[in-house]
Order: sequence, then structure tokens, then C-alpha cells
Amino acid sequence: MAYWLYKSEPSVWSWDDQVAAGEAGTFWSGVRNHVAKKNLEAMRLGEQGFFYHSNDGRAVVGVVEVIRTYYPDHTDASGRFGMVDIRAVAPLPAPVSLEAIKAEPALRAMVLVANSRLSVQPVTDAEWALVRRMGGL
DNA sequence: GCCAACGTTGGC
DNA sequence: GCCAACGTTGGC
Repeated sequence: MAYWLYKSEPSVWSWDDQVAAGEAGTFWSGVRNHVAKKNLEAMRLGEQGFFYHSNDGRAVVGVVEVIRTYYPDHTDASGRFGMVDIRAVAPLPAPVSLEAIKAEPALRAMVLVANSRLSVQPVTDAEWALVRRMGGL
């Protein structure tokens, strides 16, 4: 089981929006980067990930899971990119800020820090466990 | 609001 | 197939 991290600007699509989408979840459209695409393609049903607020917020705020694997992104006219469906699993009792992540030596190699522009990222088992713990789960 | 980092586009 | 120009992301 792999772990992931999804970035979203809360003004566009927030954790609250994701929670409001409920059990049925939503599609994660709009990825137009081939590294992010590769990550989407590698996702398996039930795999979990962090939901991160970029720009306004800059914190990991919740846990989501994949409920539908890779299929074509209807918002991509070129037909080159796809998406998955995800749903909210649980909020982090204490959101973990980017600042806190950067301050943690064990998280120095996290993609969020090393390649901050990648919108869909892999998270290692160790990073997953640590950030969850920092977030009070 | 600025700007660095990065990806993509398109001319050659 | 290279690379300059341009656009976008996202932290600060």
C-alpha cells in the first residue's frame, strides 16, 4: 500500500468541500503534469493520502482515500491526462503546517519540501506515520 | 505582490 | 531534438 499527498488551494477546493462530497467522494481533475499523472496511475483502490492546503493555509488537514482508480479526465481536451476519485476519511485533529514539516529533520526529504510544486505526490511509510502522529491521529 | 523553480511550448 | 521564451505554481 502506497501513500499519497494531494495539494489543493482551499479557495478552489478545500477540505470542507471534500468532506461535503461525503462517501461518494469526487474526481481529482486538473492534473496536467506527467509526474503527477504517473502518481495518479499508480494509485490503487483504498490507498490513503494526505489532503494539503496550498497557498492559503499551507498545512496537511486531512486524510483521503482512493475510491476509483485512474480514468480519463473529462476536463482535458487533449485526452492525455486522467484522474482518480477520492473521498474524505478523517480530518487531522491538529493540522500539520508546512512550517512544522520543514522544522522536522526526519521530513527533510519529503516531496512537499523538496519539490513543492508537484501537485500529487508520493509519501513514504515513515513520512506517513510521522505526519499522522504530528496531526494527532 | 514578488520571484524562484519548474514545466511546457514552439521555432529552428 | 535542443533550447529560449513564456506561463504557472506556490512559498515568502
